[in-house]
This record gives sequence, C-alpha cells and structure tokens, in this order.
Amino acid sequence: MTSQPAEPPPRRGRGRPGHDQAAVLRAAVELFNRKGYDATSMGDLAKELGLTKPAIYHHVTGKEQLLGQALDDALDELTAVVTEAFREQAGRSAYERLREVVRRSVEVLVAHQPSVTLLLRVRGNSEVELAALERRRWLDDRLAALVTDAVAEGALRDDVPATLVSRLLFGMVNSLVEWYRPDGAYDRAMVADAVTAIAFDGLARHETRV
Amino acid sequence: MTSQPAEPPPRRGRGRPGHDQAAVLRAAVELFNRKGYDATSMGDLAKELGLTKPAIYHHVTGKEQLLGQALDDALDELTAVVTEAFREQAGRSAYERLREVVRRSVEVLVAHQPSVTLLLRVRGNSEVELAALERRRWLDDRLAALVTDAVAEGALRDDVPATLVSRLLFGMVNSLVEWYRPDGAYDRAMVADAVTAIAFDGLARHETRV
DNA sequence: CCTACCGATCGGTAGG
DNA sequence: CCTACCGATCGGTAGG
Repeated sequence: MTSQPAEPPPRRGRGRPGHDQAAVLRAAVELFNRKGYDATSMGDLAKELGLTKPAIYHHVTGKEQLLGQALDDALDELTAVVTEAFREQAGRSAYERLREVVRRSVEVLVAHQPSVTLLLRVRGNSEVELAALERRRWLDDRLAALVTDAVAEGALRDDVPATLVSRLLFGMVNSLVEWYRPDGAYDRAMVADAVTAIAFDGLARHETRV
Repeated sequence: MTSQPAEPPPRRGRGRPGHDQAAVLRAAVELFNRKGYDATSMGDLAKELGLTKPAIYHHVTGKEQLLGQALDDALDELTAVVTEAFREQAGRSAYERLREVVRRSVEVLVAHQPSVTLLLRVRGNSEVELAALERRRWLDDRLAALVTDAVAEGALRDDVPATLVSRLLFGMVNSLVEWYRPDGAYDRAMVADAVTAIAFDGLARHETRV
C-alpha cells in the first residue's frame, strides 16, 4: 500500500461535469431499488453516472455508506412524523393523532419514495441494516401504541387486536412504495385522501357514517 | 441439453440422511427470504443442509431453478384463487367474489408464505424473474377488473379510482408476508377475518353498518 | 454400474 | 478522474 493524500478539494472549471456526493447517492438509490442492493455493482453505478468505477470512490467511501445514507434519510423523515404526533399534538385524541400520522406518513412515502422503499426491503444483512431495523422497530412500536390508545378511546373497532390493526394499517400505507410514481396519475393529496378514507371507513359503500 | 431420467426413488437404509429435492427447496426459500436471494450463496445453503456445496447439485440443477420453483408455487396458488373467482363463481356478484378472493388470498399467503414472500420481492433481474413478473401482472390486472366491477355494481365506494382501491386493498393483503408467522399469536382464520373486516368496513367504529 | 457424496478447483466478477 | 490491479468469493463442475 502506498500512502495517499486524502480528498483533494473539488476543482471547478476543469475536468468532467463534476458529480457531487448527492448526485451519486441519488443514482445509487435508484439502482438499488430497480435491481436490488446486492444485485447492483459499483460498476453498474459508474456506468449510470458516466464514470469509471474507481472514480466513484472520489465521492463516497463505499457501497454500504450509500445505503446507510438513504436509510437515514427515510428514518429521519418517518421519525419526525411520529415524534410530532406525540409531542406537538398532545392535546388531541389518539384517533385524531393517528389519522394525522397516516396522512403525514403517506406524504413522506411519496416525497421520499426511493429511500423509504430501500428501508422497507432491509433484511439485516450488515451492521448498517441492523441499525436501520432497530430504528424502524422503534417507529413500529410507537405506531402500535397509538393504535392501542385509539382503540382504548373507543374510536377504533375492538373486535380485532390493536397490534394486528396497526400492522395491516401501515402495511397498506407502506405498500404505496411498490407502485407510486410521482409522474403517475395520482397526486400526493389524492393518494393521502384515498388511504385515509379506505383505512378508516372501509371500501364498502355504507348507508350511514359517523 | 441432455435427456435425463426423472427423479429416482429415494433409497432407504444406505447412504446419508437422504435430502430430497423438496427439502433442498424448502431450505433455499427460507434462506432467500431471510437474507435475500443475491445475498444467499450456494455455500450458505449447503451449510444449512449439512452438505457440501457440490452435493446440492445432485438434487437441483442450480440456484435459479430453486427460485423459479418457489415463484411457480406461489403463482400457481394465486392463479387458482383468481381463476376460481371468475369461473366457478360466475353467478355471484362482483362484490361477493371480491370478498372471497381477498379471503382466499389471505389463506394462500399464510399457507405459502415463504414462496409468496419471494414473489413479492422479485425485481426482474433474470429471465426467471421476468417470467414471474409477467404472471403476476396478469393476476393484478384480473384483480383490478374485479374491483372495477364491484364499483360499477354500486357495492364499493366510487370516490376513489378503482385501480387505486385495488392497489391499496391488495397492498394490505400482501403486507401479511412481512410479519405473519404460522407459530405466532394469530391463526389463519383470525387474520382472514381481520383483513376482510378492516378492508371492507374500515377500522373506525361505525354506529351503523350495511 | 448405481447412489450419494467429497476435496479441490474451474472461469469470472465482486468491492475496493 | 483513469489504468491497472488486489484478496475473496461467487455459482457451478471436474475426477474419484
């Protein structure tokens, strides 16, 4: 091994277009989602960016760092939604807070779809993935607690266990990442309305609603 | 390709424990789900079975064949559910057929959870995966058509586009594979009831139901 | 000659 | 940012 100067500052006005770290991350996340993390090689990423493989390592320290940054992005956004529901909405009923969490979660899913998609596919194959799973578990526990509170208030049906309700509700919300496309037929607000309506009122036509 | 005698009967009383093709497949699917297909090596599978890697090739022709068999299993089961809804239930309303499809889908998901989980994670990275995606798309189209019919009957709400309803409904159903465990707290019928109740009637408590 | 394997290694490619 | 490579490991197969 030869010693090597660490990270020269990015030159302007010379050399190639100048991809920055964010552009590499965006392209990486797009590929990770399209082909899967393991099936994506750093060579694939280089080709996508019009660089050589070694050139990527000028911008990022490695493949797993790219994954970690994407997972942190998704987790930070979702954590903000959940934290807010408990902190800033303390005066409202659990039912109202749950509706708000569902709506805001949908908005995060569509606004940060690529990184959230990666998060939902994490299997725990590395330290980075295990750390993400731990944060995700914390979120799931908070959401389940909110559902339990809403059932206890009498706002939600009590003929199904609250943990099961929570899993199915957020299973539906999370399924958005499988098909939602920002340039598709449905805009953000429309999807949020549809999810909230179907989740809380069901998809059957009712004669009377409360 | 060379012609080949199909499946010799398993010998008893001599040689090693005698893993058969089905046992290798079961172990492979379990590993594919736990670690991901690409992250699972044939060496991992060999270790799990207590064999050497070359020994696996006595039972199966390769890694991708294992994936293909699992995907076919899931697709065959789901295709049967959908086909039956159109063929054997022609006299019933679309709404009734849709409810039945949801219930039967839940049952297939929990009975064939490992292979269905693999199916839902396919990205199209190979011929085997592309073929599976094509069959899956056929299923999704049939299900969407059934939802459209149920809306046209007036049985389902018409304030949300039918394609969106279909995606959210089966997104919830499919999310089962993320957490359902056969040895867990919920049995098959309980989960099927919960999904159907929440999907069609919603999770809010209503004063009146139709 | 069969089966059920083993120790060793093939040609290629991964991340770095 | 490239050419030239590394240690390791991949899926799959050789002879015995």
